[in-house]
Amino acid sequence: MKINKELLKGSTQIMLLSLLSRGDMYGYQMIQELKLISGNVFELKEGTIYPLLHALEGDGAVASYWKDTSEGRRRKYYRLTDAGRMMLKDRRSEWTDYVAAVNKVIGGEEI
Amino acid sequence: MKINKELLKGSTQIMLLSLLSRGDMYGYQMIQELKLISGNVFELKEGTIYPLLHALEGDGAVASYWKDTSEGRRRKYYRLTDAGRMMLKDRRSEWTDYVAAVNKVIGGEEI
DNA sequence: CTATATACATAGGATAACTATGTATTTAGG
DNA sequence: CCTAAATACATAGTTATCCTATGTATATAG
Repeated sequence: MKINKELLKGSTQIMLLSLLSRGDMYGYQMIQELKLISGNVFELKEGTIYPLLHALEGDGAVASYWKDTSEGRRRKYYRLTDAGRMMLKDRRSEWTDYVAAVNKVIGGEEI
Repeated sequence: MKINKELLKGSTQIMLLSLLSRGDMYGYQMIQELKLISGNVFELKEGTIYPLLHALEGDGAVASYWKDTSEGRRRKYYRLTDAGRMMLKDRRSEWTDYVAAVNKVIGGEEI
């Protein structure tokens, strides 16, 4: 059994991969989407998300490409690769196991 | 809204507090209980749990007392204080919000 | 025309949990 | 009998994650 211990430290990776599974996005956009979808619970900083995306790209989970907007602004879009899709599937089951385990521990006492 | 960002990094504190809400326990025992209840998902190390218990005691969330067993072994028991009980209540609602937020993000895509 | 929002990037710092190591006692196995 | 493993505590040092701070550059609002 035994889940990845890194999961304990954070769940940002699985959320980024999930966002990209809905469609290609750029970093700044992902920060806003995360904030919106989570109802202001997650407000990732740029200093958090960009290095994370670079790491995911280094692992081959995502691929990036530049795109220019009509206003002259450049954006770096990220796309989920097949490897990333597999990674997401694994992380998802880890997440489920993890939450179930915590709930077993914290639910079942009389406060 | 916005939950405690430290929650992202781990949920050990809430689990230790929850264990103690069931009754007084000593550190080594809590490691075993956590492993048992979680179905081998959590196998906290001594290097993790002892400093954590010391920190919780420093915060006034738990109180400790030594007890000798009949075999001559000494054990340091921890008891949840009223402050700890309040802390547990807060952490519990944070945990619920946190899980709900992650699920909103990761559930709702087509893989 | 200046402040804010957008959009990228990285160096350095804080913190949580782990590894490694130490002490001491009890129990199980060869 | 004696050594290994389990019990029970403790802490120093390492690693990894996320944040803060800072930088560049363009577009938009007041």
